[in-house]
Amino acid sequence: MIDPTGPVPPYRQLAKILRERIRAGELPPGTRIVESDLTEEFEVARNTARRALAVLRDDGLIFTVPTRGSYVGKPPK
Amino acid sequence: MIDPTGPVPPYRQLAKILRERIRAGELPPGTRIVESDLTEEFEVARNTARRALAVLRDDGLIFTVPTRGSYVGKPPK
DNA sequence: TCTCATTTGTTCGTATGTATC
DNA sequence: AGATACATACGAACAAATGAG
Repeated sequence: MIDPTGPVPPYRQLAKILRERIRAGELPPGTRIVESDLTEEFEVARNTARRALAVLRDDGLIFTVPTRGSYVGKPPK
Repeated sequence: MIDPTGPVPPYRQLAKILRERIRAGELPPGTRIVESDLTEEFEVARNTARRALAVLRDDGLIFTVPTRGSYVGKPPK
């Protein structure tokens, strides 16, 4: 899935994949996303998975709860 | 005991120390090993102690019982 | 039965060192 | 030089299960 040799850095590739899954409804609001799951599924380092999630967070697509995980959707006010 | 500056990561150093103690009979079968004891004795983080125990578990030298601790020896079938 | 302490399991936050491009 | 990646580490917080009393 992730091509470490391409011009696009892995963390952005991963962010894109997740963004598309969210848009497609494959990851509906409320879905929990765990960093360690991403490292396994996409074979990237935790840092890389975190950076990808940071992108989605900046996009407002997910929110993260320390010690719990990240969730698809808008952060509860 | 543990040298955090060396080329060998602390979790492997700790795994080695424990492995040797087991082999030497200093930690006979049935001996209970608690993560928090390791963090104190070797001054490592709990996660580091856990990683060391994971190594020993993979080696089949110990088994772990959730909420109870790890024990030297083969897991009860 | 209930409550409490203990202990492992899980997970994020953050930092560092090394390597690669 | 800078951005990126991986491995590792420490810290913190919370969940869940067990066992003692």
